[in-house]
Amino acid sequence: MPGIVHSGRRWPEVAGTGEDDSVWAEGQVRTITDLARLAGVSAGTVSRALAGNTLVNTRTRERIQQLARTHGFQLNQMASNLRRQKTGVVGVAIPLGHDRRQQISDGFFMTLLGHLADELTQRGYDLMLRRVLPERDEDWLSRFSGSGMVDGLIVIGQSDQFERIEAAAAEYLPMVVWGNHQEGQRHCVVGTDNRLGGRLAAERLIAAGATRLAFFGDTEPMEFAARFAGASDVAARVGVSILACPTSLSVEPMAREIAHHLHSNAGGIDGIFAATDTIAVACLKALRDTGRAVPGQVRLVGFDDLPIASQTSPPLTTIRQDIAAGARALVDLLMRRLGGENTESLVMPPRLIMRGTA
Amino acid sequence: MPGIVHSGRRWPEVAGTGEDDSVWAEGQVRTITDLARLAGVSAGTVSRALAGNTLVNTRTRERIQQLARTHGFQLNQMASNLRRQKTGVVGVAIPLGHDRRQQISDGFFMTLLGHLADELTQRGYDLMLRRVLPERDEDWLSRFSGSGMVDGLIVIGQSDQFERIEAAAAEYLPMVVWGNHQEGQRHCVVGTDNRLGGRLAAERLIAAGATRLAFFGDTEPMEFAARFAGASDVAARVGVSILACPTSLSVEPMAREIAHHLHSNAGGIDGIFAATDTIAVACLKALRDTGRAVPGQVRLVGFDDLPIASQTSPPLTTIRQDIAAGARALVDLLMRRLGGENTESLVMPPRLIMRGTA
DNA sequence: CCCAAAAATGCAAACGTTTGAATTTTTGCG
DNA sequence: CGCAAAAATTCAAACGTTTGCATTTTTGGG
Repeated sequence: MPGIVHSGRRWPEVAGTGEDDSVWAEGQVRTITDLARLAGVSAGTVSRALAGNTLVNTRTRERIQQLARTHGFQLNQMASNLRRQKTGVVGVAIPLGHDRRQQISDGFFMTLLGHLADELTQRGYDLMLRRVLPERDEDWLSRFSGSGMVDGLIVIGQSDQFERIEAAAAEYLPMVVWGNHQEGQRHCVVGTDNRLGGRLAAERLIAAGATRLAFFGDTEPMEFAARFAGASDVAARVGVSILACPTSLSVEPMAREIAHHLHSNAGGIDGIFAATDTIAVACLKALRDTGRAVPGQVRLVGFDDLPIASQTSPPLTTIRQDIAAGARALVDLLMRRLGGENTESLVMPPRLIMRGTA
Repeated sequence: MPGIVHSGRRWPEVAGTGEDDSVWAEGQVRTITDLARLAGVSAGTVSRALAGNTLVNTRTRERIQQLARTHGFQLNQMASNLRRQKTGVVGVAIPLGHDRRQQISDGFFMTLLGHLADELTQRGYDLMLRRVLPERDEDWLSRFSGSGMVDGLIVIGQSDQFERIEAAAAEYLPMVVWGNHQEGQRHCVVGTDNRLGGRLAAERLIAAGATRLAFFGDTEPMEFAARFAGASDVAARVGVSILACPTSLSVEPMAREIAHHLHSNAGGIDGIFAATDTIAVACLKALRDTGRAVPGQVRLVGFDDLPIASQTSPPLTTIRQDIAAGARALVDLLMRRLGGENTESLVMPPRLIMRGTA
């Protein structure tokens, strides 16, 4: 460590002649202390000046800010965070329960993530993304919330982690979850009324003339289960059948499974409710490949209303989730929770978008 | 909000005998010092024990680790990071140059991001995502790299920021960029040989019988410019025409623009090279809507080979970029740069995937 | 010109962890 | 049992900011 050097105080206008003896890059102004020495004031003053604190004299403040700019000074966030006990970072966790692969690149998650990034950025927060495999990591949630790296948490999708999330919510306030709402649950969730969505889908299929329904999708995850339940409600009421056809979200298996279902229930299906637009698109292709007309012979309704939905032919009839609004709500609620408020869950209404497939 | 409840303090094994006077939750073991007091050793020993350092006695080490587990102790990463001068976080920046909206939810970016998340997680790094609007924020790059919040940076897409990235690369080693490679550039880039890809596409279109080509896409971004250039190479060599049809990546304008181009060049196009699968899908729909047969009247080749490419009908002939390999390379190179190495760029070969549209 | 009030700045103690060096305890060997 | 070497532990100084409080400087009214 070099000894303390007493350099004559020089100000910015004057030619840069400062004696620099640090180990770091020549003349680099790295710390607030470097800057303070350069400006001939104390570190505290620099800190306040950079923060725009009016406690420091306007002239001094501007001089320091100018100095910081010309020397490309960057505040060390780690140190700042440690001292202030907040990070300006929101964690986004994506638990990959069953369907580990591909889920993250599923159109829905990605669109939601994009909107979240927007919303958070706009509010001055950074986004830390973490994919977690719950079966490998028992306490992924507390590890994330307790890491000290994030001020709050957004969890995208409950996957099969409902209980763990419930438990975490008891101790950790600043957390909001995208997913399905269950009577009396403790954690704050934002999501679509999936059951209602399922009802809308089934009603449309039936109105379009279907009498033997099928649900394509995994019925394990809560959201999907609710969609299926909604469709079943209607089927039961109206007295038509509905067949559950488990379908994974990964690209390769999905196509195989769909082909299989269609083959083994050849004549028995004239209305398909796909758990997801992604699945719906694959169904559409499979139906076309096997020569069944849509919506002539088979009616098809998707879920999500992703950009692709309008790009197929015929374009997809689907149940829309307002993803942008969802993202906004997630962030809004999280901000309020960061402020100490204990917010309520928000269940948004789905909407039937009629296009060409039903 | 319920008031603070004073519950009798209970400790797991030993009866609670420590004087705890913190403001924090009762009995909470928050800091390493708390844990040290509990274990009857010094903070230093606890730190080493948790790190699995063999300097500390095996019995002591295990006892401390056990204690940490039962009390749900979480190391404060901020403090740790500050002291160790590294964060275990890699920043991922997505500059949104021209086509601000939607770009992030474009299938390509998202798929790449998913793979990056995987690779980084596997290597024990976290991912900090930041979308930047270069025109609003002059020095988005140095702000990110100098924030002290990340150990390294991955930039997805050069957008129109080539120069700024070049400049940053001169001073900041741990940065890798996804994008196009230019002769003699300084920054380390990973990407596909877009020009070659363009050539492959044009060759296929011509082989399929097209004689009047069109390129659908924005030719401003470097990657797209190179794709167009490659196609132009071939067109010039063979002596067929190629028309540039500027098309944005955002969903709504895209459809409008495509319809417009198709309409005003009605009979003049019999082979389309789309800058992106997303654009190709939209073209396919537009062509179908206007009653032109694909590939009968118009041949179509996309770029990327996204999951949707195989889901259209007919399925899309396209130029594949190996996104997974790209992500792996990005992370590999970054890791080596984090180790001080000055790595070379990597240009990967594209591959023609023949399907049904050309 | 004096002096109290106001304004500006400096000082030093945090924030929670890591780690070299110093110190204490244990081990092993003659 | 003594004593050096090895093993285990403690001590204290960082890491770079922020901020309450103390101190200095400036201001303005008499």
